[in-house]
Amino acid sequence: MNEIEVFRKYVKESGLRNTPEREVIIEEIFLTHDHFDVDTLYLCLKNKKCSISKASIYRTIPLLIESGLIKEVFFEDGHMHYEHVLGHEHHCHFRCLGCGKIIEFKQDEVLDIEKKFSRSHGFEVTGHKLELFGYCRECLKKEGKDCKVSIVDRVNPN
Amino acid sequence: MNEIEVFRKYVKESGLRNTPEREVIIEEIFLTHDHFDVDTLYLCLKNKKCSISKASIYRTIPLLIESGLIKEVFFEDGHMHYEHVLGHEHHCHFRCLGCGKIIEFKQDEVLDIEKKFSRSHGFEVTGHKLELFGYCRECLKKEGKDCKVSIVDRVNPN
DNA sequence: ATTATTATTGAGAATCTATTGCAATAATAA
DNA sequence: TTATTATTGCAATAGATTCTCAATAATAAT
Ligand SMILES: [Mn+2]
Ligand SMILES: [Mn+2]
Ligand SMILES: [Zn+2]
Ligand SMILES: [Zn+2]
Repeated sequence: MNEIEVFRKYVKESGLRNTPEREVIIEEIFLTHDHFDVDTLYLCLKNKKCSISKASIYRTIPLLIESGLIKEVFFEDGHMHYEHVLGHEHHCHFRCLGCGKIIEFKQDEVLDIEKKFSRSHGFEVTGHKLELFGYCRECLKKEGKDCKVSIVDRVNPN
Repeated sequence: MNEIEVFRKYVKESGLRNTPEREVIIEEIFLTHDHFDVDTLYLCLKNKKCSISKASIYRTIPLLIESGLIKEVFFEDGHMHYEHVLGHEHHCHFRCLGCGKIIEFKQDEVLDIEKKFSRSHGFEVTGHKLELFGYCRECLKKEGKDCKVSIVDRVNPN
């Protein structure tokens, strides 16, 4: 079952309604595996001439979260970002301080840290969030210069 | 040299001016070792009858960051939180999803992760932010009940 | 197919918070 | 004391998100 089918099922089972607007939104979101934010998504659809109101986007996102399709990611730039969950294993992020680029990577050692902390404190650790930051290869070359290319993120980080 | 002296020095050397407002702000911030946010700090001073405008608080924080006294920590509840840097080693955080309590812990294994990622990508990693979350012992006992006690954080997490 | 029910939409208003403009004030230097 | 100008507090602004509400449209019932 792909994302769109999962969503349709969720909508149906929640007594909600499938609408063309919602279809357009999720089709766009799951077209790529990129992170996204509301504004970028909104402008993206606007450019494609299938404009959807921001209100509808804002109202669809909680549904996508509740149906387990996306989750919030925090990039500390003043607004919320989201990423895909279905078919995407948990991962960590590296953020380039030069160009804002986000790189995903997997790292099982964090689980050891979780266990260690859990044992030593008697707490239940249900998850973690790890973000590395520094400078990507391109930015190291340019030594401080701005680069605008974004690898997993179509959001322009300003 | 304590925090206040460091700050006075920084202000002087930057061609800025020491003011009673700034003194009040940093005195309050460094009175405890707690994390803090603007609103809590503002209300705290208001209660103590030494009210400072939020604008001044917002304008003082960058100075404190630039002088190496505090740094930004969380963003997850829509606004920024800060913690002390001077005299505080780098550490990670555990956040209790039940009561919002923040526990600090040190963990050198993260440095290995940094190195590993740095080598495999050819990037320069300058830092990391690791946050574990789950349930503290008290919340595990109470099984879902709310507890309001906060250990290192005077911020009420809502 | 028609009708009834009611969830959804879009536009804009409202809200909430971080930031900024500005005139008055006050810290520092001359 | 006076001049200079950084700082302050208030209010205005900006940006993200939520809400209001009348019009619309998806679904179920007939
Ligand atoms: Mn990601
Ligand atoms: Mn801390
Ligand atoms: Zn870069
Ligand atoms: Zn707890």
